[in-house]
Amino acid sequence: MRSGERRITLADVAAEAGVSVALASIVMRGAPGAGAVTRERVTKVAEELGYRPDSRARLLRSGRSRLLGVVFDVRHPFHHDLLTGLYDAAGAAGYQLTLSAVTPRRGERTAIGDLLQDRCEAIVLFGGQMRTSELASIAARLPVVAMMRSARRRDIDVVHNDDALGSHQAVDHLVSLGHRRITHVDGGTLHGSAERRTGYQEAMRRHGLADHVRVVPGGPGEEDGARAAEKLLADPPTAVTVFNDLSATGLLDVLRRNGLTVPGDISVVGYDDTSLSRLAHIDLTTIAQDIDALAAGAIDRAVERIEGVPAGPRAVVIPPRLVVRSTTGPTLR
Amino acid sequence: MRSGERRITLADVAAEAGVSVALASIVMRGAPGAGAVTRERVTKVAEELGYRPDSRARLLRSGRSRLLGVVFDVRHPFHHDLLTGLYDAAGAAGYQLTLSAVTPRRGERTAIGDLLQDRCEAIVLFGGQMRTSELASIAARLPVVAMMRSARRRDIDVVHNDDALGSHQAVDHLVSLGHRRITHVDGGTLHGSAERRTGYQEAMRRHGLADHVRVVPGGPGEEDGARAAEKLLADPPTAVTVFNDLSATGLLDVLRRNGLTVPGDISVVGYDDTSLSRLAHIDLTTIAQDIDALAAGAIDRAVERIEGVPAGPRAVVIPPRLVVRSTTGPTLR
DNA sequence: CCGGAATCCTAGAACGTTCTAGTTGCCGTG
DNA sequence: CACGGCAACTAGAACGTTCTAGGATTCCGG
Repeated sequence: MRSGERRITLADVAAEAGVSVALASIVMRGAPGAGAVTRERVTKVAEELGYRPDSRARLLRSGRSRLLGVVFDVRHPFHHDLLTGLYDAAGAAGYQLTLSAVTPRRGERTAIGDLLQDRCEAIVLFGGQMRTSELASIAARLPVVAMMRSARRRDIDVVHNDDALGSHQAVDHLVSLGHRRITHVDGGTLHGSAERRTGYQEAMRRHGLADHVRVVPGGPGEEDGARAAEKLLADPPTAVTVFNDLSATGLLDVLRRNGLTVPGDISVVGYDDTSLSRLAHIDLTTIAQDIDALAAGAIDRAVERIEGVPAGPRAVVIPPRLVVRSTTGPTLR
Repeated sequence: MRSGERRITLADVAAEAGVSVALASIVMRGAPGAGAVTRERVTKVAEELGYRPDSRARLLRSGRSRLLGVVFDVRHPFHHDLLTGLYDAAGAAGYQLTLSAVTPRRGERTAIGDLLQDRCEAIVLFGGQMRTSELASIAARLPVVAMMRSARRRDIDVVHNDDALGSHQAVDHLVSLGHRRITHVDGGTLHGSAERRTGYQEAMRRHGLADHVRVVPGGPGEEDGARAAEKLLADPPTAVTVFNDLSATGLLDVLRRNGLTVPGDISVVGYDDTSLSRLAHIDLTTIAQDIDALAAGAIDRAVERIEGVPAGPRAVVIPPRLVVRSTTGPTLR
């Protein structure tokens, strides 16, 4: 409708309030150097006209954008939880977020490319498949913080959950319930998968259960968990730690269809504490990542790089915590 | 690392290639008015220097941003599916998307406010609780397309699924399986809820089943479905149509815990075809919204408003389709 | 009544692009 | 040879803001 009309600019506000553009700018920014009366009048006029600062022009001039680019994957439920935390942490640090999504038909490269044009001051990357070397070429231009993945380079900060510790917590919990024959369903080549697997192995050894170590190939999807469950059926252990919640869901389904009760015959622990695991009929014991700590860590690293403080740890590792629900119980065998 | 260095600008490219800034601009935009040789040389130099156009400056000057703002809710799985479709549709129309998320601690007003500063040319809103009058005040500034909600105003375009038709499809399907005692679990005050409810009622009447019309209060959450199921247990119908998939999941859980088999004793139809409904152990018969059609419709409306063509329908209503899975079957009673 | 500081305000450049209105050089034509 | 037309290119303004440098005005001590 009124989209044909010209946008209200600072010049309009200044003219209406009878001051210079520069002064109007001072008032709008809340910068010192304007009288109280004028300040109030300009503010009022701006309000009346419905003035909205043009962030592009502002950034163009001031050089700084106070904008952090975030690349997330629409398919990954955990990314959405993380976004919530990231908005809070960024706001607290005085930064805005600009989002770029990876979708089944829109790759990481496209998502990052869009962000680069947007003049954000750093990029926060959620997971992804991009090679570290490729990441490095972006890091040469602006700070890159990679979350939930590894990247062994001095110029890339990494913030992630302590996957090994999470596996330890899962195994400790199961052992405390009396389990000894505990199997791990693997995540394949995904980020975090190797750490969760070796964490499981270490924990088993620590409990003197080296003989019971058993790793079954799996993956991130429901069908991966289902396939793993079928392999387990021939000789089922009393407990399983699974790479993630979704895979655990698939596993649970197949186990139950084959007459096993959970947690009577077999206990199951997932990973991530996604909303799926919280559903009443799933009610999965799982390892929860500390979303707020992850988000705060990422923002912290990004801001430190932006503001040129090269101190602090290159990698931030956040301890997860065990969430006990109804898929784990004392062993009956 | 190199973040302290100045960003590469068009002036750098122009200087390096030995041409004017204006000509470099022409080449970068692919606009006519440059010789083939020069064109190639400038392109090569830009590549070498790693030049990235500054979208802010570009927009500032050219007035048009070719940017569409999207407000989505991180908690709503369906929104993520829709984002995928929207990126495609926007790309095809030559527009970029800028995302602003609603989170548990970040309201719609904030999300929209950020978008207004970003100079996008229209706003696409996913659902939300905002009052139509408030929406109208935004629509006075720039085109607003509301998806999955209603808004009876000439200045707001609306794109949504045909909720009534979806309910008809659900009822038709159940009737064709021999069901007569079909109950509807309501969505409360949410957008689409009233349409789905009256659609159910109409369909029942159309099949001469007016006497069997029964609506149980529910809501969007799993616990709402569970509560509704408990109410149904005293006198269970042979089939239920539920407001959405998540609610249906809660309902299914309670029904099964109370010894009812699905679809043996009772058939259940959800709504939305979320990834949840596709899980092997849920495998819910549901009504799928046509994501690509919804996305294309939204982009189409937005672009038409932006480009000042006031033709076309104000509201775009997309027919859904039934997806039969394992929670519906012939009635045995 | 003068000098100096503090307070409030303004003019004008700058940011990196695009756009308008040219200028230049060359070729073909009458 | 003058001239129009075209292709290739350029100078400089413009977009809406912020920032730097400085101009009034007032107040106060000496």
